[in-house]
Amino acid sequence: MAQVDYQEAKRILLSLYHRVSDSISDDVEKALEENKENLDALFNSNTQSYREALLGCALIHLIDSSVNIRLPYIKHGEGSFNGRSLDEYSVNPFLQEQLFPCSKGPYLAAFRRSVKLLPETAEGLRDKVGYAAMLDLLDVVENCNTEADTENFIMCLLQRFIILRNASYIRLARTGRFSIEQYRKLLLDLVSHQSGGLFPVLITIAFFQMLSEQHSLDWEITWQGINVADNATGAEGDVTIKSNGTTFLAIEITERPLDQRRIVSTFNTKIILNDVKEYLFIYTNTEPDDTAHQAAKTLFSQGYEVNFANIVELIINNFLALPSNARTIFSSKMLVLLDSREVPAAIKVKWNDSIKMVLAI
DNA sequence: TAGAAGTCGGTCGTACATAA
DNA sequence: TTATGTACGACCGACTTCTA
Repeated sequence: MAQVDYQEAKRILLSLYHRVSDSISDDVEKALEENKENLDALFNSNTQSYREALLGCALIHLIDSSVNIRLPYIKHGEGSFNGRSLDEYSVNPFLQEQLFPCSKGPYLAAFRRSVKLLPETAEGLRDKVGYAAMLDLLDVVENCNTEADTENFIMCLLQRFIILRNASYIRLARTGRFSIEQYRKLLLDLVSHQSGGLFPVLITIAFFQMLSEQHSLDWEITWQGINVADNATGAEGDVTIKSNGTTFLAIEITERPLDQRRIVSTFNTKIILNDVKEYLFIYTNTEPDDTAHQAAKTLFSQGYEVNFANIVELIINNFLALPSNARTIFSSKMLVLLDSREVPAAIKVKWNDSIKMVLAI
């Protein structure tokens, strides 16, 4: 197994990044041209893991050319390396710090379970074209016989990461002075979009942040990521609101139908475990059915308040009762949340489209 | 020998693809 | 059109190895 100084590996990446940022040498231009087809497939792939893992493979080849870059788990024995550690301590921190669009680690996402970077691994991967391009580019790395060749190839990858980063920055459209009716249209359009639950969560957070600021409250509003397993984090809800360190409201935001089964499940896994007295289900589409209301009634008799609210109605009704600057605050909170690197580009594009749609009416 | 660090499999939630 | 399966992205924690 190769012994790697991960800090040094990260410094190497940074140094090559600075070199390619300053100017693109003829050799790097040549590498970009020769591998254009595979680089296009790799950097157009929805699976970020391929390009990130490839960068790690090229880096380890530069550090120790005796390493078999197809064996990124030390369990594979002679010649293998720890791809995941190299990624977690060198490659991924570098990509994050330089604001490149990237995952949190390819070896816990697309690649796992002692993967070998061989053609047979393609079975089971979604983007086979992207993976095939990665394999072709691994051939190129293996055929880099000098340090300079490998460095040029890494700089060629970094140049494509720079292009990717430039393309990923999306300037967000401002709402300007929207009427309540325009906000209704905007919200309806956003929550009807398939965002994996992200829009409803962001809208809810912005709404409660607006209430807190509007009324000068000491609310501490926390939330968790969309794809975070609730049980794992022990979170009380998707959004939690505390005052003086005590949770007074936990919110579950859902696009799925609400029925008794869902209420009981949430009660058992979140409400009772955290002793949350007030729980709010915010839904986007389907009204909670009768069994859900019956379950809430039963829980009320046991001392737990469980309520339901349609996300658009909740916000619009509050706008009606608040001064117009509340809408401005809500809008600015939305823009801050959307501008986060965690928010996918597709969501930002949808926001801009929705703003355009409302303005066009 | 105990605590720290390294390694990697388990599991959850969502989006998307495919079959019925 | 609906149901089911799969891939991906995320975090947790068990187990192993290292080190003082």
